[in-house]
Order: sequence, then structure tokens, then C-alpha cells
Amino acid sequence: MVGGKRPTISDIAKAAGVSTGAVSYALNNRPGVSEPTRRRIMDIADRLGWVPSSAARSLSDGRANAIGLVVDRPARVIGVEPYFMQLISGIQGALAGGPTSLLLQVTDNSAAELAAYRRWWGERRVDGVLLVDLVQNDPRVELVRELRLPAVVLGEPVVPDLPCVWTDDELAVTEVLEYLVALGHRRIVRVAGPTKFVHTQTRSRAFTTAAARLNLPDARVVHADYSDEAAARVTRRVLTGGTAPTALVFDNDVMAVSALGVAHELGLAVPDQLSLVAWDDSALCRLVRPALSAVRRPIAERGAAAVRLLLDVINGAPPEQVKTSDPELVPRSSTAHPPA
Amino acid sequence: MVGGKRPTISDIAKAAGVSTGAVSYALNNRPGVSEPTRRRIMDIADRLGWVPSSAARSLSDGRANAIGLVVDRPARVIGVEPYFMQLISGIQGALAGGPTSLLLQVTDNSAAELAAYRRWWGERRVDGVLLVDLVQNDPRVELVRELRLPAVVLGEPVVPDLPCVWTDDELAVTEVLEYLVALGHRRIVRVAGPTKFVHTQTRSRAFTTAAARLNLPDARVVHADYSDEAAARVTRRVLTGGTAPTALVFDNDVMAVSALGVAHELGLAVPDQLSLVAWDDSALCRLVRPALSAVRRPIAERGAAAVRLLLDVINGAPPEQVKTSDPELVPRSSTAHPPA
DNA sequence: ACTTATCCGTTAAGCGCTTAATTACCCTAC
DNA sequence: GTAGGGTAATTAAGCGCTTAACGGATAAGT
Repeated sequence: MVGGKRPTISDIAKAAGVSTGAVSYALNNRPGVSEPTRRRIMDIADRLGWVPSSAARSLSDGRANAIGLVVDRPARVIGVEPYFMQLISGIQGALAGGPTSLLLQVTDNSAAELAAYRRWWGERRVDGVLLVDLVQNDPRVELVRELRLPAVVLGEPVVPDLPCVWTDDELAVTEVLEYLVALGHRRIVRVAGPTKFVHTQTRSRAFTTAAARLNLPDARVVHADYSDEAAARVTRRVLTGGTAPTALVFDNDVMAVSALGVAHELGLAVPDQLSLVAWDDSALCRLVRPALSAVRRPIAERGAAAVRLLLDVINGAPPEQVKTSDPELVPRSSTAHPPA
Repeated sequence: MVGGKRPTISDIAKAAGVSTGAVSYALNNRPGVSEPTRRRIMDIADRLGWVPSSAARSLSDGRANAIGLVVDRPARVIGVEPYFMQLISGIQGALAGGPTSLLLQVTDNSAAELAAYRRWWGERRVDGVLLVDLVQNDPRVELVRELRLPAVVLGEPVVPDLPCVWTDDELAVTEVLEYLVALGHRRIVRVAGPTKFVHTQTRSRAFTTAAARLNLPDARVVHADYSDEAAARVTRRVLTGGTAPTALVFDNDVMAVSALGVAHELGLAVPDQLSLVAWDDSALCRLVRPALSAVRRPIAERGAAAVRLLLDVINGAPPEQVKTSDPELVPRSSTAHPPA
């Protein structure tokens, strides 16, 4: 308890008059010590305030008791999106109480991200990792396979044998489109994130499919990079172009809010002349006027599920593909009938 | 390079035909091996893709090569504020390239936070920690001292011998007040965060002092908890009370945006009938209409400076108190002359 | 009464790395 | 020719913990 001096199992052994082996067995609840002895040892252990040295434990059992997450988004963007903090909240929730810690790294390029995973693996610092924002032919998939590093993807099951936690975005896209069509919209544009992301493609495909089914020839997809600047630029172009859409669906909240500004600037009233839907609900969506209709996804749930799955996989469980609860559209004040 | 098999120094030793001791000396650039041998060893090491095992290294040199950060804010709030992600960005920037990793924990109560620090210390998982959101008589200060755990405070230097990185908030508060007074405001209310935080008190004190100096008897401070709900409640009360203020200064961005909604609801035009200033600039402030005037603080710089300071302290440097560059007021469209 | 099984506990090796102590060898100096 | 001084290596102990392998004692089986 007193500063600087951390008790070790041999301190406990000495105090209990047994060998360190016995202490180890007792502390780990494994057979080999009698009940009274075990109890005595445990009492001494927590009287001394003993906590196992993670380094020593790792070294001998090969477990790091840590998992890693690297987020590869430019600093400019990362601060803005509530997504990651909510994800981390969920992750922590599932980690709480257990012996496992979270190692976090924020990088601004893909090479650094790969290097981080490789280093963590080499240093035996993590038992497994979480993979977010998968892209087509993602090099990380190759890497974790090569390294035999347990990994769980946060996203659609595109890689057959890689465990993942996913949310049914296609469903949500379809729901949004049907909702807008029900309001009377026909010209709808989806302002998506970068093409490279798998989830972007999934949503775009769902969008196109649903649009075809609903017979909306003017529906189309344009891309931005999640930043408000890019979104403003794209939105302005779309709204001032030929046949302007009456509804826009965005791939995050920041872009939708940015569009709100652009609409204002162009003198377009939201929702009377233009409807807006954001992806990933957030305080941002709630606070802005008019409040934004948004698709709410269970982000923290994703994080928690991913952690549980990863811990299982680390313990040798087969690679499952887990689906979270479905997203839901939260209608607010940014959607209405299109102008007559 | 091939999966699963991580080379150790004894693999290198075998390949080079020397002892593991020699390998260790060579790899750590310490005297004891000849230049040719060193070169040969290093070549083999990186041909084999060797990376030191952090567990083994920690165990033998007592260094964890990691620092810890625990953020104690309810999940509800944490996702909203860009602050932490920006801080983490800054932290990573200073960590990049070095051997040190960041351990992150998000908790929702102070006891859990203390437990986290204690556990990290016991497990020898971190070499030092970062402390944010200091409160009066913060138990963490006592704890890190008792444990002799190197720590750096992100905030004002309230504890004499604890190193810290701080930003001159008093200056900013004064600047904001002078700015508003110059515009003609006399009745100004500061909507602050919880009283318990040291930074809240610092700012409030500066506010009161400056208000007295500027002869503003109606200036006062009210408190909320950083959430949009609380801010809305408080703002509504303040604006509908006796002598309503003509300007409000908030302690974060979310509360300011929330107030924007309240003003709208009460039929108060911003900035013509009410001026609003946010603390900590963010995309939120930029994107909202009218865009919010805000105090911009060098958040990432704080994080980076704190990391550098912490690493120094871990290496035995004396506890410095570092001041960052000054905050600046970014005037936008939410501030103007008060109504005549 | 003797083997067998069971239970409790100790021993010791090993995880991968660092580092003080030691040895081996070659040079220079008196 | 031998003591003294580097330099370049090896040896081995130790960091704190886990865990096979082993041993001694007691209880049970025939």
C-alpha cells in the first residue's frame, strides 16, 4: 500500500510460509492448494495490496491482456466525429472489470496504421486487434492473417473467415429511401463518404438497388470526405446543378450540418424546400436548428460486441459474424414533403 | 516475417554465432561489441524482423513503455465533445515514433478512475499518467503521490510540486469580457461547467474579477454540467428571468449550441438580441448558423506538451509547469452590439 | 500389509531481455 | 618477460510469474 514498493508473489509466499508456486496456484484458483491455505494466501495478498505484474505474467503465459485499436483518420476529422468516442465508450464497457486494457493509436496514414499493428504484434503488446473502416482489399486483412493476430472487423462480413460485428446498413438505407419516397420525394441524392470504404460501397449499393426498385431514375450518389468543407462544396454543386434534388442523405452528421448551412446560404428552407437526413445520430443532429432527422446506429453496442467477440476469438473460439440490433431512422425537423 | 513465429534475441544470437548478451549490447547501442559485430547483428535482426518483447523488457528494466490516460466523463457527454479526441490526437503526435504507447480508459465515476490508476500502477503497466479535469482536493493527486507514479496535470498549476501543462484561461476570459463590453454589453452571464472542476473555478474567478474591474454589477455565473439539456434549462431560466442578459459566455461548445436553440425558441435573434460565445472552438461552432464566436485553445498542443513533459519526468526531470500558447477569441456571427 | 490413488505442496525450468561480473585475448610499457 | 590496461566477448543472475514434474503423506482398496 505504501508508495514505491509493489509486493510480489514471493513476498506473499514468505508471509504465508509457502512456496511461490503454491501462491500462484492459490491466486489463480487452480487445484494444488488446500482451501485453508488458499484463503490464507489470498488474505495476505490483498492485505499487501498485491496486483500481478502484467509484464511477468505476459512473459510467462504469453498473454498481453490488452487489445489494440488504431484509428486512421486525419486529426482534422477525428475531433469532429462523435463516432469514435462512442465506440470507445462501448469498448470500455465490455472491457470493464476484466483484466484487459485498451491500447489506442491515432494515425494519419495507412502505412503508419499497418506499422502500429505490426509493432504491437512484435512487442507482444496486444492479444488481438479491432479493425475499423475496412477498405476494398484492405492490407490489414492480409497482415493480421500473416501474423496470425486475432482480429475482429467492425463492419460488414466481406472477408469470409474474419470475425466481424456489423449493423444492417442496407436495411437502414432502404428504410430512409422509402420514408422519403413516402413523403413524396423523387429526386434524392446520397452524399457519401470516400468510395474506398467498404461501408460506403455497401450503402451505395443498397441505395442504388432501392432507388431502382422504387423507380427513382434521378437518384444518385456523390462523394465527399466526411469533412464539412468537402460536404459544403459537393452540396452546393448538387443543389445548383441541373435538376436539383429535393432530399439529401448524408454519410455522417457533420456533412449534414454543413449542408444545412449551404441550404441557408442558397436561400433554401429546410425542410420545406429541401429535406436532409444524417447518418449516425448525435448531439449535433439534435442541437442544430432545424434538428436533423438521422439514422441512429447502435455504436456503443458495436464496440462492446466487438470486444466480446475478440476476447472469444483470442480464447480460441471460431470466427463468428455477429449482427447488432438494427439502425433506426429518427425523424426530426429536417424532413418534410417536397415543395409542390 | 512469417506468421506466428516471433524471433527473439537468442535466434539472432544463434544466427550470428554470438551470445545473447552480445546481441543485447549491440541492439541497444551500448559498448561491449565491436563495430563489425554490431553491424552484423543488426543486419540479422532486421532481416529476421525482430522487435523487442515489451513484456520481457519491462520485466527486466522495469519500464512499461506506456503512459495512461483515464477520462472520467459519462458516456453521454464524452461522445459529444471534440475536446478529448483532439487531445488524444495531440498526445499521439508526441508519442509517434517513440517506443511509448497510450493506454486509454473511459470511466463513469471517480472511484473507477482511481481504481484504474491504481491497477495500472500495480500491474506496472504504465510509467506515468496524465491527469485531466482536476477538481478541488483531487484524490488523484494524493494517489499518484502515494504511489510515486509520475503524473502530469492538464490544467492550472494548483498543486505546487506537480508538473502541469496549462493554458491562460484567465486571459481569455478577460479578453472575451472586454470584447463584449466594447460591443456595448453590460449584462453578461457566464454559463459554466460544474463548480467542482478547478478550471471552472479559475475561469469564474477571472470572470468575476474582470467584471468588477469593468464595472458590470449584473455579471454573474450560473452552472450546468456541459450537457445540452442542462444548458438549455439554465439558459431558458436566465433569459426569462428578471433583467435578462444581452450576452452569454459558455464553458463548452455543446452548451452554446444548445442555447442557440433556446434563443430561437424564445424568439430571440442571435446576435441581434443576444450574443453568444462558446469555449473551445470546434466544427460544431463553425457549422451552426449563426456560426458561433468562440475561444480557441491549443488543445492538441496541450496534449503534446503534456506527453513530452511526462516523458521527461519519468526520466527524472524536475516537475516543470509549462504554459501553452494563449487562447484566442475567434469572432463569428453570434456576437454583435446589444439591442438599443 | 502392501500396493494404488489422492491430495497438497515444493522444485525448477522457462518466458525474453538486461547487465554486473568475469574471462580471454591482444597491446603497450617498464 | 611480465605486470598493467584496454577491448570484445561470454556467463549467469535476476526481473515476477506460470506450470510441468516431482515427492511426501494420508486414505482407500484388496
